[in-house]
Amino acid sequence: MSTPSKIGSPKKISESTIHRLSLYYRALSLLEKENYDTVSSKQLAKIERLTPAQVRKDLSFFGSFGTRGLGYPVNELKQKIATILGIDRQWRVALIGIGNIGSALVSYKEFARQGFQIVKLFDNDQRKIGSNHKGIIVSDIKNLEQELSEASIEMVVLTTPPTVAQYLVDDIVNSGVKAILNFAPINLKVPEHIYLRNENMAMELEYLSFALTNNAPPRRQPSY
Amino acid sequence: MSTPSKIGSPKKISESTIHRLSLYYRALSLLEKENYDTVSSKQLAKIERLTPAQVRKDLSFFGSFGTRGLGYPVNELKQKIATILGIDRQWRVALIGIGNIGSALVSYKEFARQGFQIVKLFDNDQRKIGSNHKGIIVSDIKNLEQELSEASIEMVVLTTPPTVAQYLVDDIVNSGVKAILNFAPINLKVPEHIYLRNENMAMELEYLSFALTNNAPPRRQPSY
DNA sequence: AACTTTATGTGAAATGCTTCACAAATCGAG
DNA sequence: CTCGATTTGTGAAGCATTTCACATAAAGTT
Ligand SMILES: NC(=O)c1ccc[n+]([C@@H]2O[C@H](COP(=O)([O-])OP(=O)(O)OC[C@H]3O[C@@H](n4cnc5c(N)ncnc54)[C@H](O)[C@@H]3O)[C@@H](O)[C@H]2O)c1
Ligand SMILES: NC(=O)c1ccc[n+]([C@@H]2O[C@H](COP(=O)([O-])OP(=O)(O)OC[C@H]3O[C@@H](n4cnc5c(N)ncnc54)[C@H](O)[C@@H]3O)[C@@H](O)[C@H]2O)c1
Repeated sequence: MSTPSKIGSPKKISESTIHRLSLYYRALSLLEKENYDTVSSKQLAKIERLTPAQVRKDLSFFGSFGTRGLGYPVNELKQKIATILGIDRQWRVALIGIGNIGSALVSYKEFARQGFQIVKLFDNDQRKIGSNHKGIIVSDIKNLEQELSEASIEMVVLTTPPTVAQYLVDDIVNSGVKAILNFAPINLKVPEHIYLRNENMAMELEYLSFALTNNAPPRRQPSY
Repeated sequence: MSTPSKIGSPKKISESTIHRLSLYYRALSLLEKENYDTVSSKQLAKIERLTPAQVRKDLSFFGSFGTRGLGYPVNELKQKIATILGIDRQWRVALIGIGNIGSALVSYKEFARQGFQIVKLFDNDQRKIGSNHKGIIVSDIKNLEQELSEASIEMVVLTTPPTVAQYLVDDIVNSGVKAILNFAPINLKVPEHIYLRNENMAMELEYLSFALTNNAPPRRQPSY
């Protein structure tokens, strides 16, 4: 029992646990749409192909949200997880590099719905600067630092070619941005206090290639 | 010493190790371009922000590729890793759902360069069927199973809306495809012998949101 | 109110992964 | 050819994460 102090207290929570919270959130959104009131760790585990013990343990790091004999209240748990993940608010996001991937991300409405609001676009291509994507005008990369700062951008999504990505990091960091999601296949060097995540699609294809090539053992769910 | 039997023997290799092989491959490609002949585990580790011990341990699962006192031969190690990952050959890939993300992936030349050859496109939108993307004509989803099978497709990239993704799995599986990379935010149910990986961009944004919200502890490199 | 059923929350055990630390091997200098 | 410097390859130790298993609690039933 004994409720851990506060939601989001700075305990040592593993990356996998956070990723699974995203999965629980997604599953709960689904259950909510289907008008479920409560859900057991067993059901929740089944939807995302995990184990009930895993679900309970993950949630227990943040508090005690269920009712013994009954399960978890769908709507309430969803809200609690939103609070833990910090997606119960809007984040101001800028996108840098409005090419193939960048354009796809701007058009994706689900991000805004989950609290990630793309409010600034940047490129260095004269043909793109000034153009309108979903109501946002593409800014010149020359003014990156100042415009990020003026727009109070908190997160940046980087979808430029890898060759220029590192070069842009200084301006991004100086502007006060604290988190970067990087799509360029390169290991960016950023100061200690900046959160960086990489999205590497080639890596997943290569994993499949490895599995097929080596008859990788009885498939388990990806480890999150 | 004692060289482990064969490259790609069915040992118990962790997911993280495979992901790191992708990173080593990328680093070695870079070093090769810069005309390095050999590289130490220390240098390699530095490029991808890992530890030398980790690099050596990972490689040791597959054989013994280095020279004590010297390091690893760049070109040779790169080739060995390509063989381990199965990217020393061409994979025949089909892409299903030629929307925002799908179009971006078709245009991406690096995939082909790494052995992933997109040779078939599918959609159910009459305006898209028959249209030409980078030299490939979009096929009607109605003929999915047959065309996948006739084209000897080995992997499928799924970029349709989540609502239809599960519905397409049967045809994909029946066609003989053995691996699926899924971009739809849904947990697909596939038979035991099919390899499935999910690409979930929202998850990474949510991780950043969590980190910012909770002042997550001294950032470590994502765990692979 | 007692009894049965169900399902949470959590220490402890089991498993898995990373780091340590050092013997073994190679290189280059003298 | 020997010695000192370097760096691999790898058991074993150290951590981290997952799973187990059960006491605990709530709800429904008789
Ligand atoms: N397209 C894909 O499917 C795919 C897949 C995996 C990884 N990636 C990676 O994602 C990134 C983007 O890929 P893409 O296909 O969208 O490329 P792209 O060339 O279509 O887009 C890159 C954009 O960045 C802009 N740009 C270039 N230099 C810039 C600078 N200094 N400042 C601001 N903007 C600049 C370009 O004008 C262009 O609009 C690349 O790093 C690529 O390796 C792409
Ligand atoms: N766009 C993004 O940035 C983004 C980000 C994260 C996740 N996703 C996910 O990726 C997937 C694709 O996103 P998108 O933005 O490209 O969507 P989109 O609507 O632009 O593209 C979907 C494509 O699938 C096609 N399609 C629909 N039903 C089909 C069917 N039965 N058979 C074949 N094709 C069919 C549509 O005609 C369309 O071309 C979605 O599941 C989305 O949730 C997208």
